[in-house]
Amino acid sequence: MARRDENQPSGAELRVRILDAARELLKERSFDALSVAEIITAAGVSRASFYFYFASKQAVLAELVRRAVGAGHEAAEPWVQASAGPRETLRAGIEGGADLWLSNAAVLRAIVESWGSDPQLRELWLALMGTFTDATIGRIEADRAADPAMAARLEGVDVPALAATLTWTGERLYYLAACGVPPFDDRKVLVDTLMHLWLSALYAMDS
Amino acid sequence: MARRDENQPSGAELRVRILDAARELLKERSFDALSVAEIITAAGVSRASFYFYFASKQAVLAELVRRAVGAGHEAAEPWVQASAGPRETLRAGIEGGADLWLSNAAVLRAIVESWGSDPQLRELWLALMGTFTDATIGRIEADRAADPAMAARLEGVDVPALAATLTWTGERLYYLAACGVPPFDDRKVLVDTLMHLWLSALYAMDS
DNA sequence: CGCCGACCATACATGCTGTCTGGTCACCGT
DNA sequence: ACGGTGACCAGACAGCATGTATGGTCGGCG
Repeated sequence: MARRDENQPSGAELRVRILDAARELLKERSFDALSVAEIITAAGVSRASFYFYFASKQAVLAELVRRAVGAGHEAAEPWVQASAGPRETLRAGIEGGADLWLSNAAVLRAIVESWGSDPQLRELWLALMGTFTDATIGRIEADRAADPAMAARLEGVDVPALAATLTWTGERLYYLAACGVPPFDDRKVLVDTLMHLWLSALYAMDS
Repeated sequence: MARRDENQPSGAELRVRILDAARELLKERSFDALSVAEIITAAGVSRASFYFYFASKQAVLAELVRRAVGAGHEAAEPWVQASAGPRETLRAGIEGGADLWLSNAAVLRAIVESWGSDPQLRELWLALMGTFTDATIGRIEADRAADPAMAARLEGVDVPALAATLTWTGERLYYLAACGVPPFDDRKVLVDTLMHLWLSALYAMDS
């Protein structure tokens, strides 16, 4: 039968309605407490149409995450291009991450809680964390090449592992903030603490 | 047809059978892919008995976690009592955490993946992280009082937030290791990276 | 005009949860 | 010896979820 995956904007309007409805519902219910029935009711779409456009509700979430993070990818751009000093670009990157999470809290929270139990979501999330880790590695290597003191400090350190650690720490803290878990629900505390961690781990700087 | 194996009057023996069966099954299936039917089949227990001892499978997991972490709590004891230098006790604590996760990987993985969607598990896990955070705060304050250089370095730092961050970073890395996500599936990499992070964030030491 | 693709309503098979009923056994006090 | 009680079992049940299948409606386009 007809397969029109990526139709033009005028094309698959129902697909967008489903995505929008799911995103709105995620602000109220957790992902696993969300049923397909609720989504199609909110979207005003039939069950058959839902399963025509998406293989499962996990596929809907995957699409929402791709859209959310795609928009936020540029936010971390300045950090990877070592155009300015580490402190300024680092803070910009951390603030960018906080903004990304703030404006997509429900969707990101959902995938963080679900990637452990769905292969498709797992692959997506690990890949996303991988791109952030790679960007961090690139930045560290660039700074290390330009700064002998930093090079000496990172002697014997597994940089990819450290970059991955910092990336995952960010994931966790942003997630806890989105959940309202103190003290990370206070944005200033969150950003300052991440700053301290990155600066001390990489540059031996105080915050 | 009903028989109650000629076992000794071990109070609630079925309860233990259920817990053991669930723990074994968690090594093969993820928690949410695990059904009550499977647990009671493996435990050789009726459905009614299951719901007599536990309100839900979440309650089983909560009990398993309490037992696992209860045994591991002593592992972190040396760290909280500042009996030796930070580097040695810190490494002992981190290794202890790795051991705890290694010997209870399935159970801990299950709760990490599930506390976001169950109030009871959430409260339990947040409380556990809280106790680790509190222990860390205590140790930091003790070291800070004894070491003027460290006190100066931590000037203006939100110590509780930093302690919580280090605790949650541990949670995340141990979890990723239990999931087999590289590079944390390599125990040496995991421990060394955590060491570097803690030492640089708290003591400005290289690893 | 008639076909076809997009869409809908509904029903279905399956699986899981949590509750309920009714029954079997062992033990314990009288 | 008898009847009660507690521990346990098998199985049925209602409710809800998912993913698929069936059949029908509507509008545009060749």
